Amino acid sequence: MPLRREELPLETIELARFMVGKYLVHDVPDGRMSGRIVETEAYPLGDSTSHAFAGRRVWNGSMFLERGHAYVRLTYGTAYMLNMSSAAEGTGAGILIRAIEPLEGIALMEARRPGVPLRDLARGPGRLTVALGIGQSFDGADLCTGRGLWIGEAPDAEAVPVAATKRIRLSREMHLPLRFYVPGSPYVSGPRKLLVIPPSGAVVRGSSKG
DNA sequence: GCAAGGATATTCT
DNA sequence: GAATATCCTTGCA
Repeated sequence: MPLRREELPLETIELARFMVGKYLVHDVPDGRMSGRIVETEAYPLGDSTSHAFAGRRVWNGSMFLERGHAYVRLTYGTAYMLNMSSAAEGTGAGILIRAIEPLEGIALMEARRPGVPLRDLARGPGRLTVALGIGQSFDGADLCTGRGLWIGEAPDAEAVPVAATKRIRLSREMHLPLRFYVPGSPYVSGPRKLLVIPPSGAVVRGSSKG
């Protein structure tokens, strides 16, 4: 069953938590690929690390669509990332879908990522988009239609435990627990256990001059 | 399993 | 020129 837009929480952080445990489905001519969302991150309004922070631009316009639309962008030159807009039309906010547990169409995903073990097929935002065949053309797509790429209700979604930690790979706003995931799931990228956020961020990547 | 570093394209927070 | 919501390989345990 596709999730209706009215079912999506209006608040970005709530929505990021809500989406953990739900299904992500991609129907293609060759069949159906689906998986359970096991890891998300919230990028609420006013977050200085959000792609929407600098205001509405051509490249981030999809983040300003009504909640439930896809925002796809290439980062680091190699990795597409799938986000979903999370607020009202005109408001720039979204959630990043970081990992899924593959359920249906695993052979189709393996065909796109040959030789990769099941556990790593969609463990990470860039890997997820490769496995599901999601590219720039999906930017702006409505995820509430039940056709093509869409999000679906999961019968046991409420039974899935959800934990929160700081987000991954950010150098600012690290203190905010805006990453949500299923604790213990092997399909989660990064830390899978309940973590205590350190008082001061010790992760500093030095820039070496050459 | 974890840490460290290079690759690679786009943008300018 | 510097930064970026990453991935892969290598080395070690």
